Amino acid sequence: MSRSQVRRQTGKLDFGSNDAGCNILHIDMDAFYAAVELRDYPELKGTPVVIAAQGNRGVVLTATYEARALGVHSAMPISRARRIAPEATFLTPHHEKYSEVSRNVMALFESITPLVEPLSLDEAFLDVSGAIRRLSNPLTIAELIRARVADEQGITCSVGVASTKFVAKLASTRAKPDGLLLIPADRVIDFLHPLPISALWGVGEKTEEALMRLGLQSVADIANTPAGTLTRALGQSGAHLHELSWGRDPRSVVPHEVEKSVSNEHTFSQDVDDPAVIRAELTALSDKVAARLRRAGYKGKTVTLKLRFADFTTITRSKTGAHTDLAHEIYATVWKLYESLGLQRVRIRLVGVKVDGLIGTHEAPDQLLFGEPEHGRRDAELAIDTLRDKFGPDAVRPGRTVNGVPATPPEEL
DNA sequence: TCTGGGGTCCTTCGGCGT
DNA sequence: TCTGACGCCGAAGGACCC
Repeated sequence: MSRSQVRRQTGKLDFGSNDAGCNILHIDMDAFYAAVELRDYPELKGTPVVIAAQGNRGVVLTATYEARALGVHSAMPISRARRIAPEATFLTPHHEKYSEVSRNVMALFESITPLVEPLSLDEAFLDVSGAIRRLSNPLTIAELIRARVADEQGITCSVGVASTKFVAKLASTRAKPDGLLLIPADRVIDFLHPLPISALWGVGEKTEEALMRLGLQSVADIANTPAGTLTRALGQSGAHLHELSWGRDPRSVVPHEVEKSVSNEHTFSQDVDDPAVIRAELTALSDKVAARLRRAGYKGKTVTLKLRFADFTTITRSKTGAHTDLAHEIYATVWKLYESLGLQRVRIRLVGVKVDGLIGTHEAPDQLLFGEPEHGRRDAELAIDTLRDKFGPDAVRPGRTVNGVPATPPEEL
C-alpha cells in the first residue's frame, strides 16, 4: 500500500485540542513547486498540473492534487505521466524561483522561533517552546503560521503538531492538503498503532518487504515484536523502528546542521560512449561542485566518481586526499578514477561528482603541489566566482565544456 | 514502466598500525 | 620474528528521504 493510498483511506482525523507539551511543529508546503508555478498561472488553478523537466527521460517532480487524482505522483517517469494524464498541463521547473519562496518561508518561520530546522526547500521542523509566552499555545501558533504563509506567499501548507519530531512529521502528512493535525501526547499510541508499517520514517520498499516476511503489517505489529527480533532482521534500524512504534523519538530540533557532502550529477538525454563527452561533463560537474564548496566555505577530502550504465547498474569509485575546493583538483581526481576503470566504449547513462569529508575552508591548510605557483589556480577560480556573482553563472565556463561536445544543455553549464 | 538529483546514514569488507 | 586480536579508516554499495 502506498503512502498516498493510506492517506486517502484515513481521511481527516481529530484527536482533540489538548496541545500541552506539543511544542514541535512540522510544516510542509502542499505540492510546493506546483503551488509556486500556479501563482504565475492562476488560470490553471483547480486543474491537473505536472512539474517535470523537459524531455521524456526523467521523472515527475511534483503534481497538483488534481493531477494526483489521475494517478500521477512524484518520481513517476514522465513518459508514464503523459500517458495516464494526457489532459494535464506539463510545466518545466524553475528552481531559482522555488529557492526564493523557500527563503521567504524560512524567514517567516524564524520570525516565530529561532529553533527552525529546514529539511528541504519545502518543509521544516520548528520548536516553539520559547514562543509560547510571547505568542500563544502551539495550536494557535500553527494556525498563525498557516495564515501568514497563505497571505504572504500565496501558497498553502500543512502542519503537524506533536511532542516529538517523528509524530509531528506523520501528523502533517495526515493533514494534507491545507490542513492542521494535533496529536496530543496522551493520544500518540492511538494515532500510531493503526498505521501501516510503510508510514514509519525509514521504512521504504525493501524494509517493508522484510517486515512483511515477518508477518508485520501495522505499526502495532512492530510495537508488539521484541526489539531483538527486529534487530536480527534489519540491523540497527530494527531497534530504531521499535522505538518509533512506541512514539519514542528523543531527537531535538537542530537549526543549521552542517553539510556533510556536496554533489552534482547529470543524466544524458541519450546514453553516451564518447570519452570526450564524458570528459566535458565531468569537467562541468567538477566546476559546479567546486564553486558550491567555495560559496559555502568548505573544503572536502574525498572525491567520488559515480557512473550509471545503460542497464541502470551504478558504481562509485572514490579517492581520499588533501582537502580541496578547486575544480581542477577535483576534476583531476575523478578523471583518474574514470581512467582506472579501463572502460572501452561502454554506454553510460549518468555521471556524477561528489566531495565529502568537509571542513571549513580556514580549518584546512593550503596544500601546494610541487612546482605550482603559490596563488595562481586558486586566485583564478576565486576570480571566476566574482565574475559569476556579477554577470551570472554562464559568464565563465570551463574550456572543455565549451569546445567539447555539449554534454549538458547550455543553460546548465 | 522504466526509472532525476541532492542528500544522509548504515553495512560490509579489506588494509594497516599497534 | 611471527601471529592474532583489535580498532580505525577508506572504499563501495545500498536503502531511504524529499
